[in-house]
Amino acid sequence: MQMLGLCDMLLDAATNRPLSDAAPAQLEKSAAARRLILRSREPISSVHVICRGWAATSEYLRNGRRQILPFALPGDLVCASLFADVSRYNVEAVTRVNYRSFDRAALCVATRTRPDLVDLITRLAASQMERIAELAVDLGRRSAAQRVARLILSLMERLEKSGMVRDQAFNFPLRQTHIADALGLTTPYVNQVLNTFRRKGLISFEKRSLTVLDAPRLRAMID
Amino acid sequence: MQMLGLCDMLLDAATNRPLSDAAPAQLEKSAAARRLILRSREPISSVHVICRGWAATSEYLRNGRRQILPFALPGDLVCASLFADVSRYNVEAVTRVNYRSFDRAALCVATRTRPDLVDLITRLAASQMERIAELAVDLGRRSAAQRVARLILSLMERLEKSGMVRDQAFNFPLRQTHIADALGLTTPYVNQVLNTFRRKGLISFEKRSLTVLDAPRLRAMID
DNA sequence: CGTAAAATTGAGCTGTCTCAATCAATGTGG
DNA sequence: CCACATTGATTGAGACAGCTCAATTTTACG
Repeated sequence: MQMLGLCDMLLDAATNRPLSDAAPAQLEKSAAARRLILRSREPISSVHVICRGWAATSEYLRNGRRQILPFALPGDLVCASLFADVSRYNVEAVTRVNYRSFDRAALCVATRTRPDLVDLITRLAASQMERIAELAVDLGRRSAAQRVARLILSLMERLEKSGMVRDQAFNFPLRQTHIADALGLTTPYVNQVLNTFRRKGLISFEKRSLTVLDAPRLRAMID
Repeated sequence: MQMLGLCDMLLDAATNRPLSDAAPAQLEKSAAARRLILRSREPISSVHVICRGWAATSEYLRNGRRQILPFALPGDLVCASLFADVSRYNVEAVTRVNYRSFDRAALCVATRTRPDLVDLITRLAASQMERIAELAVDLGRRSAAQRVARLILSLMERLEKSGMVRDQAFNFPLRQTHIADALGLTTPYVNQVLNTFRRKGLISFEKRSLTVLDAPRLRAMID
């Protein structure tokens, strides 16, 4: 009973469906913007799924620099919590974030009776891995402008899948610091790149809402 | 029977144990240096495990640039073959490589009766993911010298685990091109960094064998 | 032993960073 | 609901890490 409930909830959460009646609302936790959802070195006992808002998984280096790994959007697993027993990363809320936590041991058990759950977790893990690998390629071999273009386009694609894009526009809560730290750049330079994009009529940006004005040309910049 | 055999073989392969009698030698495939083990866009039906030699998973961009993801050493799964149905990467042999392929469908089935197999695969997937994430951090936020230092040290650590390091020395088949493409650099610059390391007495290098002369100082360079 | 692959070197250049100062926006407490 | 406090955006001048493009030498190998 309980396992099935948990399993369905994970399915709901990961497919970004609203809470089913079976899943009482109080199970959803919340974190204000900039709060940590998961701390580096913290032991992990459950897997988190983002329901609302954006989160950033990141590592801080001793010299104070930060690298952000792919952002977690609604419907995403928090990858830092997927396999490791102790988190190697911080996961911090970019906006206010609602999320649900699923006990890992219970998930493991549920796995035995629900093959679809295994599929789901496998698929989610696979797309996590793919996104991190793509990030590595970007960081290693693409210019600043290409990285920014790719970030914008990939966020748009991901949001489109859950119907969060209208008329090429979507809510874009990232600060330039987030962009810089996600793409291995500095804020002043990100600023410069974004302004170039605006000047060229590729994107526009107002009130935390980003519009992609010319997706084809933006895509053409990559490679 | 067959499943158990397959499962044991994967366990053997991934723990870098020699072939057990149960696993006939002819199951081990081989690829000469520079040959592709897996081609980008190729459909994947089996998971490959490296038994001998080094392999590089990489993506080629349209502009001819290449990014290498973490190298696969003996005992490693080829990560490109782990979850995706179609490969997004090339996997090419750096040296002559011996490897074994395990049918994914069969593995899935074997999974039901062998919980240790699930553990193994999970653990292997987790360490793949961790390595790619570390690479992303290196590429985004560390200097060329730091990246090279980290590559050397992390390869050494990985090889130590399977007893392939003696007196701080190990076989190092990578060309400077591999290092450059793995670390988002160019060959001339890699050359310069390596020479600096030699001049400083941090490493030495002869006949494809690399010796870490001063691990503490090399480690101290990082962060 | 000849040929292809890899390493080395150097001069000049450029993408991106640093540092610092200023300005705008956003949130908060009274 | 305003004034301050904090956080984020913008700008500019100068610096440098790492790149480009050859040319040359060395090494590996059939």
